[in-house]
Amino acid sequence: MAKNTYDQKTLEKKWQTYWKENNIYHFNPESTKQIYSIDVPPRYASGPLHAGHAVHYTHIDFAARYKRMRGYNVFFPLCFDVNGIPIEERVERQRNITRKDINRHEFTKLCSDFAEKNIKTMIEQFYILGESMDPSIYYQTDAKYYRRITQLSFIELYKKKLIYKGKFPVNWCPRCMTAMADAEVTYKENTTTLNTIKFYFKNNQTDQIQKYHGIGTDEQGTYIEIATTRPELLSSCQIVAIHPNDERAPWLVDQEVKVPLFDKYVKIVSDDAVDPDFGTGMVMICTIGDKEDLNWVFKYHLPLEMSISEEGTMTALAGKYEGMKIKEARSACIADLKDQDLLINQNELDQNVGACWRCKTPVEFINANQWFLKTTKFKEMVLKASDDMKWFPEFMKIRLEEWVNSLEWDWVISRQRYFATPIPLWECKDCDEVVLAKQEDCYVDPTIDKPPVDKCPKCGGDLIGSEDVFDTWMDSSISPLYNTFWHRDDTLFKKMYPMSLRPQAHDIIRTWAFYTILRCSLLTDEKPFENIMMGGFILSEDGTPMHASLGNIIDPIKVINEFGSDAFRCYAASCSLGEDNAFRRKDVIRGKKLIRKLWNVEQFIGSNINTKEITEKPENLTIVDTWILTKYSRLIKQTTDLLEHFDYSQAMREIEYFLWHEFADHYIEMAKSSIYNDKHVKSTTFTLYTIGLGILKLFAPFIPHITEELYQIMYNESIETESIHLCSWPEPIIEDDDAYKSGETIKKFIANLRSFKSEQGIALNAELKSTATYGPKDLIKQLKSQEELIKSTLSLPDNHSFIEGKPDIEESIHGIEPVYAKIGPIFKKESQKIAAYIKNHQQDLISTIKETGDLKWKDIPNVTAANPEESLLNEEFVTLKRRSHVTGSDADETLVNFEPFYVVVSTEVTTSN
RNA sequence: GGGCCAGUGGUCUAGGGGUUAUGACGUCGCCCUUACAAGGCGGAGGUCACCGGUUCAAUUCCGGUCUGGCCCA
Repeated sequence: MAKNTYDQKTLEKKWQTYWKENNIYHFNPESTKQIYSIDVPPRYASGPLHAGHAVHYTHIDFAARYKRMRGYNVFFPLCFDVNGIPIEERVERQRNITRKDINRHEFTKLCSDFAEKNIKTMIEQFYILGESMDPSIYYQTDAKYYRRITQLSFIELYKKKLIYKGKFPVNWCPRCMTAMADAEVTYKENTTTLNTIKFYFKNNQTDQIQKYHGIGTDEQGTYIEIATTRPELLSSCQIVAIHPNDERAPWLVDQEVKVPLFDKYVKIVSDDAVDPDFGTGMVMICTIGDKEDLNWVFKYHLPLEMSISEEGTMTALAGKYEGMKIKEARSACIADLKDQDLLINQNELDQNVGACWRCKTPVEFINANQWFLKTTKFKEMVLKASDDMKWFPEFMKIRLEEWVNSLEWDWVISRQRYFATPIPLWECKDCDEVVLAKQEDCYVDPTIDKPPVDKCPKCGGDLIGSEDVFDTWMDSSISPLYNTFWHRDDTLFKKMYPMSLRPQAHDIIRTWAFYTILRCSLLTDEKPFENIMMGGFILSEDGTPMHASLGNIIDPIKVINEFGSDAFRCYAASCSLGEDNAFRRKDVIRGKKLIRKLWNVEQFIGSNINTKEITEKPENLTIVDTWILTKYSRLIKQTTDLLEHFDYSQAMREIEYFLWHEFADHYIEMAKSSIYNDKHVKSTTFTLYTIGLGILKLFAPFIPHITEELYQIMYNESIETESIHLCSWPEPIIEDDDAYKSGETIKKFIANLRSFKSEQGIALNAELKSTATYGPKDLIKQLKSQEELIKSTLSLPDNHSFIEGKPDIEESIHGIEPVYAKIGPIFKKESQKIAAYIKNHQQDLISTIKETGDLKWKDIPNVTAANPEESLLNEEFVTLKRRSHVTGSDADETLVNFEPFYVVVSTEVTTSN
């Protein structure tokens, strides 16, 4: 049997080591068992796990452990996402360099080293969390074996003519001369000048228009006033916009105005994205000053004319300002505007500008050559695939649909970065011919490796290896292909694709989920997974998101050091799927208490029965044993159903409630009677063994360590499976509705009397002087059948008798209440009136009941009942409040009344009903 | 600005058309009981965010407002 105490920390470490050494979680590709494959999110290698990651991976672990016990060959890989800009950035910051300062390949080596260190830490963290990932199917996305699959997928898509090269605006630092991701743009406060300038109307205006603000007239004509901080962009002005609710909109929309300094007319449009309070409430849209402009460009299909070059100088579009630096051009424009009397005024303006995080130069947008994957024409395909999958929770699917339907342009898959998968192609210097890498040569790095042909096959020109790399999502969005051995093992691929489950967080539905569905569907003509499970966000304890800058990151390892992994996992289980959850320390504390309760219950079992042998189901089970086994069987059904729907929080609640408030509070208390009196040994032993082991199994996916410990100490010898996590999921044993009802009656009877003793300050094991229990015939029969057990559990005296009927009491009705749920559906609009009558005529109705022994519809005025003779009492349209008094002569006796029983108690009590 | 989600005792949370709303943590009172005082029993504590609508009946369904979260713009 179990030792008296346990050390959670030590036992967790012990079993983690045991599981690892014995490859308990091994995925066996040769097995004929049905596969359950999980498309685990490869954890990004930029730093250690925080509580949010820990909860997500723990949820995935629940699924893996549960499915393993259901008999599946579970595919649960340990994996990491390594490519990408955030890692580059951290390395640059750590070493205070830019990637252009050193050799490209030296730089990527530094990134790789940085990531490896984080991976090592995270693998350790996964073990400490009790994750059951299989290291034998390990991958990381920057490895050649993985990048090879990324490149092959690109080549196949290219051959399907789904890839093209085109121009697309990117964030650009004119000083560092590089494109950068949004993540690299920092924002800084600064003060700039807001210039209000004149845009003259093309056509003559009526005088009426003069009454509006922001419109003026001078000798040159009528004009609108437009405020801008970027007059140097005037040459690329494409459109002027005004809010549709603006009183001037009806006059202005569709008119044309002349762009100052440039001989060019632009149209006025109405758009609710305009801030009516900024400047004069009219804005000029240029291609392109900031990200906002980019939205307009796509919305109004504006030409992508660029007035700024990659070097940060003005282009030919800027006319006489061509070649000037941005700042020079701005000054020159302002000077010219003044000269030509086009500048109305200048004001100071505080603004937040995007800047290069390295050199703080304001970011510009540059229209650069990029590679694209055709996306917009496959919306239907993605939506269909998404419909074919089961979403948990289902509403998350709407987010994907919204996103897909709003897509306006194709996916830019190229990046001008270093630490990522190289785009496997070479381009001709002279004619733009593209030479793809041969599939059998991948993985290739075109910045190092030679092209498959020496010269351009078209014009004989020199071939230059692509220096572009892929967007990181290009790697991670083929994880289902990598996992199912696509291009590595056809047999396995056919067997494993689509995967069973994609778990992920809801913030990346529009990236990871979308890109994966898109790309896998394009490459295989089939959806990538059957089920998709969306985790919510874990917030800091005060409900704010965790951010390194706020210093509120919760380190799961610290929590585990204090409370243990199993306790942390209890918190994880308490997080409803798809919902945002603040970290709740008290749920960890609650978990710790639950673990202790489980330990104590198992210790009781272990000290009273022999768990080292399987106990066969006996011919006869007692009523309470049948009752608790029925409850247990229903619990299994319910829990199984909940776990099939990934509803961990509810499943955990059900199991916990059963353990604590049914099995421990009630059944064990009753079982003591049988055990201590040596009665019904076989029935009790079977029940304790079955539920003792079964409850451990139900808990095993959630709290794997303590369940393993108890299993190994108590049950392992009887079933000889090397780990509880390889045991089979429990099956329902028995369902007996009659015994269930009897058991519930007995339970309620005992619970009520125990509460009574507690209220009276009577020790629960002290004898309760009580002579009789009265109650309805059928219920008394049920109590009588378990007389011995009840008396023993409650320490009732031997002469306590169970009697049908009511004791010698006087009972008075002191209230009558309408049952809305009964009256409402039948009487509809009339029911308010009926309920009010019943409430307001209590005494009258009580008198009627006293006199006639019943209450009928005809006794209530103005009711149009189908049958006026129908009894309100028998049909339960009302409930009666009764009060009872002992009428006998025995002054010592008190009546304890709890529906529907009356217990005569002679112990001195301070209250009675 | 758009989509989705949430707003429930002091704090956190479950639920969901039927009038007495679940549980945890905390708090107060009682009890060392042959698994468990790291426990058991009991009590107090709530206009179920606000405003409308649908309904015989709304905390629950619908619409709007406010607040918070995620994504997108």
